[in-house]
Amino acid sequence: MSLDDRKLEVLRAIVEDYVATQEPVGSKALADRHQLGVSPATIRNDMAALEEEGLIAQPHTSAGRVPTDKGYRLFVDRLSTVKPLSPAERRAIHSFLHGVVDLDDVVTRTVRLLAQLTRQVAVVQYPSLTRSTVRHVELVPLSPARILLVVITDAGRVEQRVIELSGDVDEQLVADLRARLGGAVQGMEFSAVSSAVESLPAAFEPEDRVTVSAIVATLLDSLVERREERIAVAGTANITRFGHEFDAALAPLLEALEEHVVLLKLLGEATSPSTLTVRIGHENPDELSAASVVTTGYGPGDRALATLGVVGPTRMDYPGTIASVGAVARYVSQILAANS
Amino acid sequence: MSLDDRKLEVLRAIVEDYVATQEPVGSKALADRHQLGVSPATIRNDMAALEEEGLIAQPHTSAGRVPTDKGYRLFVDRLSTVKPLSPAERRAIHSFLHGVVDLDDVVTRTVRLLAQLTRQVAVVQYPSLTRSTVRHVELVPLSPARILLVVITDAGRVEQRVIELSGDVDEQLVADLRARLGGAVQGMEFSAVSSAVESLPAAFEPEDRVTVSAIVATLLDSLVERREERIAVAGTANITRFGHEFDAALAPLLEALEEHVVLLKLLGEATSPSTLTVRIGHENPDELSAASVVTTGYGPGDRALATLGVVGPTRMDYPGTIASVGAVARYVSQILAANS
DNA sequence: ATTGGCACTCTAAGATGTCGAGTGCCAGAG
DNA sequence: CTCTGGCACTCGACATCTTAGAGTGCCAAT
Repeated sequence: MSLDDRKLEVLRAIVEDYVATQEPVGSKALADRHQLGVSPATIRNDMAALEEEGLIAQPHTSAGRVPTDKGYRLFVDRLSTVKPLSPAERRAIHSFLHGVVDLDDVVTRTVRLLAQLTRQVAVVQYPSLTRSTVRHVELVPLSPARILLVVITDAGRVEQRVIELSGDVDEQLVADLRARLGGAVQGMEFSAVSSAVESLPAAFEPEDRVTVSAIVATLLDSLVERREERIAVAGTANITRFGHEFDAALAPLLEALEEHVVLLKLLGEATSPSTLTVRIGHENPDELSAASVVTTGYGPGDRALATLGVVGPTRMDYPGTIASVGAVARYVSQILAANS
Repeated sequence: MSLDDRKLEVLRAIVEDYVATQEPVGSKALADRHQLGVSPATIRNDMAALEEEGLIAQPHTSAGRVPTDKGYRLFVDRLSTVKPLSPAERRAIHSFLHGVVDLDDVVTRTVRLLAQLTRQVAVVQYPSLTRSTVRHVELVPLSPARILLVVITDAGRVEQRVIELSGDVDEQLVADLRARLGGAVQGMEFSAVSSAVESLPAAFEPEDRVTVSAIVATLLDSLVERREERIAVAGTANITRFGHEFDAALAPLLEALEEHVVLLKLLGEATSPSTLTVRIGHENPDELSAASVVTTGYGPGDRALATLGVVGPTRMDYPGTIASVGAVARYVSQILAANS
């Protein structure tokens, strides 16, 4: 039994109506609201077929139908067309992101913008640093055994780490190391820093090498090996709009949003970096199996340095959300490209 | 009509029972659960008096009594004794805050600890910088008309600001200014920086003074005049435990928690810096008029640099919460003192 | 001042009944 | 073979009613 065009059209109508009304939709309502050119009875037959395929389901025997995760999936993959943004939305994007300077500024404004546009929960990962270049390295002694390492990047971003040393260290040594470090890595891409500094310890007196190695190791750790971990979240209040299915699952959802580790994994899992991905219901990790997630990569030019997206109920306006996420990502990418 | 001791004892019993059960408490239940030595009928008379005074109220005619905000206030001020922390709680505090290095680390761990201890929403303000001293000032040209200003403090904290200049600026001038700035403010308390740099522009060529003034102004703005604005929040998921009174007020509450401006005002309003303050229900700004807030200052030694606290339902365990907030603040203050 | 008794009030929780939306199936028309 | 109208059936939503019980206020007695 294959699904002919009309059946798919019925599915589309069900998804659209359910998203709009948040109530199970019946055959009569469908016939009224859409010009399908057939009677409710026919639609009922089609619905039976769709249910057979697992694309829709009834909450209880005598109720209308609701799309299943599988139904949404088919809708997103084959039935939805890109919904162009409204002029008001375009204006919002422009005014929100106009006149940003700082990288942090870009991220915080973007996350708020996304939350407001989609009326859902927005999540933006801070751009990874692997493609940035080092503008300046600073070492500041805090106490005899503690040093503050500060790295300034060309994107106007500052990374800091406190290094705890096993023994006291000479101020002169620190100054010396700072000079050499600066000379070695200035203007260099983060990914290239690793090889540039590996020979550094050898240039120092044997008794200092342990200290130097520790500092170099921290530098590498914070810049290269440790994946960028910061995330901004906004629009948490919108979960109250997600509907009553979530009343029970509220606590786990809030926890997941606070636990940035989960979110990072979620954002990181996007299959292809610059394509837009939609994960529906059970396709997500358990904590979010009642939600859908729309993500996409962004970054200057075509290089996706990080991911942004929104989290919402499975019954979300997919075309609208996809359009917003895509547009914001493109616009932010332009800004980053212009500023780098 | 004055309130004799037994009436106050009845109030205490009502508060304690209501906090524990979250249900209106009646005269019979009170007589059973507490050794008041009188019959339910007598308690009823006392309750009538307490209601007369506006300390308790009935949700509806034939229900038990519930404390009013005024009732909680009296309970907190005069009836509650400090509840000592359990050994498990002490252990939690120690293990949570053991081995911190970074100031950011202290804050994020503290906020999580507080949320976990009190099972409510924890809020921690990052320590204000006015009492810190400047360890290092760095100026990094990002593009001809943009300069990154970085200030490193003795608390291991880094402040950054991008300065957008009206015209292009010479690299040599930047280097010169950096040297002079460093010489002028190094090791100085933030509050003293203002007077130390005001004469700086005069030392430069007239045509450079506009630029120099702009940079100096930004420095002052970010260090002195602008109050420290960052805040950490944790335990949002606990609002699901706040009870059904909050079901309707969830969205505003979540918005308030996300809108750090509101929180900052809240934390800043604490009357006396190092004393613990409790604000109950309507004593708070409108957004939080259904909640209570327990805050206290903290900082190295006895100087309160910032505020931390928790937000919970009016029917919270005040003695326990107060004890936890106080203990955490003291412990964190010790850590800060040891590290400075 | 305290107490037991008592009538009264009001909510929460079931029980019952009705309404209507929605379904599945079938026989007949195109 | 597909579509349609008709029809009996199911089941949740909602309104109404009843009951049980908790809690109260008041009063007369101690």
